[in-house]
Amino acid sequence: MAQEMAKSYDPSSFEDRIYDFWMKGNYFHAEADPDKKPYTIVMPPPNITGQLHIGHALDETLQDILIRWKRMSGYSALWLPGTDHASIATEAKIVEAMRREGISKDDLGREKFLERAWEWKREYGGRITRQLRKLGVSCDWERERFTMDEGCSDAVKEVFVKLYEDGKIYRGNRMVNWCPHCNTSISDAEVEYEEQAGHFWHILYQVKETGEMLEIATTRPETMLGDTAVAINKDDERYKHLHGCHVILPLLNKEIPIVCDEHADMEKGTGVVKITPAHDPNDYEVGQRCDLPIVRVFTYDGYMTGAEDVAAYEELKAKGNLAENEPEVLDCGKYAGMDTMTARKAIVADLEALGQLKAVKDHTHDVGTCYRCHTTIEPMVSKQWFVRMEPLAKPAIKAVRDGDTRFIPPRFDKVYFNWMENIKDWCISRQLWWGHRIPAYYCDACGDVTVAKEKPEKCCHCGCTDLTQDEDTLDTWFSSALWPFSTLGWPKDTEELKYFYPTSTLVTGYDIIFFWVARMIFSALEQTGQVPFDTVFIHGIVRDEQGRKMSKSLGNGVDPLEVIEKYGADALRFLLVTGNSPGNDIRYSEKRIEACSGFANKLWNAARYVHMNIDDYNVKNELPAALTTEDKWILSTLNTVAKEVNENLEKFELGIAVQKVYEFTWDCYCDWYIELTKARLHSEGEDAQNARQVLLYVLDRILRLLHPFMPYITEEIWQTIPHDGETVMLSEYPHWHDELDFPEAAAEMQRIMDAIRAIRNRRSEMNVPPSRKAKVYVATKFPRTFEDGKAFIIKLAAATDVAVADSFDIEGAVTIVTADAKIYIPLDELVDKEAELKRLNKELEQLQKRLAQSEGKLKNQGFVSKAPAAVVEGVRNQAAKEREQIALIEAAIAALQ
RNA sequence: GGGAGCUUAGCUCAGCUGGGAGAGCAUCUGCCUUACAAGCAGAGGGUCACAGGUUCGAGCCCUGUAGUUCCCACCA
Repeated sequence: MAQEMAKSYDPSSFEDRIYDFWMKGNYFHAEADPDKKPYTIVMPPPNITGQLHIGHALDETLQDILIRWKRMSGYSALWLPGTDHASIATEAKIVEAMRREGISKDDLGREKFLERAWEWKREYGGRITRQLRKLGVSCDWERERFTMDEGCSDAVKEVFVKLYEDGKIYRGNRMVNWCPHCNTSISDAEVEYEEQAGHFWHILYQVKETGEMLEIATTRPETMLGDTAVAINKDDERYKHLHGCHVILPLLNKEIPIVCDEHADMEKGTGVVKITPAHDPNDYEVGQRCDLPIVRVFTYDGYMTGAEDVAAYEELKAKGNLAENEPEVLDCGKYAGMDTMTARKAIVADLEALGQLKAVKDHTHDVGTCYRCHTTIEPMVSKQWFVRMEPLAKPAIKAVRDGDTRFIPPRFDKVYFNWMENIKDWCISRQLWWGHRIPAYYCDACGDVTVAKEKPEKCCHCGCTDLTQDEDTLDTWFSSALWPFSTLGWPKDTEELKYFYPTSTLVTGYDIIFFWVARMIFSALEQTGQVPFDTVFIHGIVRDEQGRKMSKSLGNGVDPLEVIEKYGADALRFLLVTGNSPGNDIRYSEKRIEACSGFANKLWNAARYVHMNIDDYNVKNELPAALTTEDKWILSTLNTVAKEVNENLEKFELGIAVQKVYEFTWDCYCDWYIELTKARLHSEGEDAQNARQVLLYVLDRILRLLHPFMPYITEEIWQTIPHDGETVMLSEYPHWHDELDFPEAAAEMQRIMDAIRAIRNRRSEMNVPPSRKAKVYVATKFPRTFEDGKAFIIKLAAATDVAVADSFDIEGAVTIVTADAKIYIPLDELVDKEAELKRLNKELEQLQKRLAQSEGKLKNQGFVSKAPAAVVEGVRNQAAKEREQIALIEAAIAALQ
């Protein structure tokens, strides 16, 4: 059982071994246990393409702390891990690898491509979870899931079909964000805006009826070929005469109408706006309102359309397969086949040659880019599947408003409401192969769609048996939105679902509220009728030493695996929670991680010290019958700390909780209790044995308290000390015990400690080395306390002996006044009378100041009558103490003069 | 344009429901005291961004100002 502890703290020598030990013991596994309360966290599934970065480390550490704490507190604590297929990211990776081999998706075909993707997943999909283990995460690996595994895929199909049958999913031509690089539509949430330097090109459009020139500014001249109108505001006096007129579209010499629309803002520019319904979201709206044709001039991979594209459109038209809002296609003639940037230059040059380019002005603006590849987004009208958001958003807003799910910290509910209340329909189809293929089947004969979980025998409209499945896959977030219940077996009514759902806490970063949290909430409410989790615990992001976001391009990323290698996972975990409050960003710094590892080292050495004292004495890990004052003090303090730590954890104040354990361990246990007991330990008999027991008992409780935060070192040490049970992670988490509450003893000890501190302080000020010891006289109203504490004063305050009495009449001594004692140290030759007088006067002055403050309060009628009685009483006591101390110091001054 | 956060010691940050400002690091002093020099014992250092207000009492609550960061929306 008890094994030797290595001479120094070397996390790399035991962390992996401990993790294996936990895995072998199956301690992470949770079952539906009717005798326990459930506590559930589903892990935000990292992408299978991912590499562990510091952000994961933070997210996982917070979850592991909560789950370990709850597990030790008697819950059946399930932490369910898994990974996300990450459609765009993964597909991009595979396509890129194929490109290096000189093959394209089309060369391979869908089936072969998917084989390759699964192969890739088998090879690399486990990398991130292997890396996670290094952090010490105690998740139930037996229940690990993948968003594209059978169960999750079934849930996806179930939800899609249900929403479709409910009319909450529809398909149609709408304006979507198109990424020409990924070659797929993406949702609004997936667009990131970046500021870019651009230009305003002022183009002249001639009015057909009057011949006058209208000046129109645009940031995207290449879209002008797709203009189907220009808009003015109906109230704009400048253009009232043009109502019902037309302009001639330059270059194409095509006649398009002048329309009136609210979108045209009189205050902006010339008040005239070109309308390109196919390639601008606002213009699309105008087009819908004014019934304008939609003319597409870009291909989906980012080139100007040409004769082929028109032919394809004509073919569709001939078949009668044109859907509502299907954009017409323009043959861009000389510009056909150019990429949009080349076309822009050519068009601008041609306009200039025509004399219809009036001006070019610099202009910076925000441009939408793809959140994956950062290619500029092309707004396009295209046929996609959408989730109708309004009916889903309403209950999701209500659930948070009613507190069924709460955000920690609460300010994030505003972010959530703001998004939910302004939400637009969610484009869920992606022109990708890696992902959940949309369970919609088109009839080859009638063209109608049948939506079903499995491929239907025949078309539900005409009965034809030739059906083709939709080529598109679903947005990755469609499946992750179901994660809290799909992973527990939904749509089957499993035991796990009944017991562990709704889950308890969701831990994630604020950057992912829209993508994921919001969608989980409305999906869960829609499908399960319950919120998916009780609490959303939001954290910030980890920044570098200068407060910058860590990024590949800056090269300022910190690799958590390297940090673990160097300092240990415990130090990293400790760093990530210490001194941080919910929702705030964290700065990583080398200095701080060193301090964290220093704490681990401190604990390690304290444990070694305990071993030195217990190993040969057959010490039981339980409290002795007889306790001394210092024992009671440390136990009482421990008890309070345990209580507060639980309260803090309950409120998700992890940083405060760990701070308290830190202070208790270092300041109370190591710096005081160990020192206080040293003398006893050198004595013989029962007293020494009792001290050993308390020393061991408190160490054991420290290990438990600290375990959720620093699981490895606490387990490693715990295994070497006498203990019950197999692992510290299944021991009981310390909490408040009435029988460990010793307020009087704690107060007594405090008096002694105050005296010791005051003596040390004085000696230090006077530069008296510890080697120079002196007798100490303590005049006090608590003689028994100080009699009992003599040994401590001798040992810890460099005293040769201690005399205790009501009062002493001593001249030429250093005088120290504490709240409960007046202490004399005759250091004759060291006492500089003048210096001592100066010091005493300074102290007197400070005390008088404080007393004046206290008395001021007590004289204040408002305070006395309105402040709580306890507060007033506190001030009264304070004032009395201050008066006493002043009297003592005045006496000391008088004695010196 | 809308919203949110931040501003506390030289640096990085805590500060729970309002009741005498804290930590780590850094600086300075003294110590190898039988776990730990990655240590021990001490010290110095703060108009809690600024201005008002509420209150017996404000770092904390309210209003405004400035600086800073972020999110959302818009941008012809």
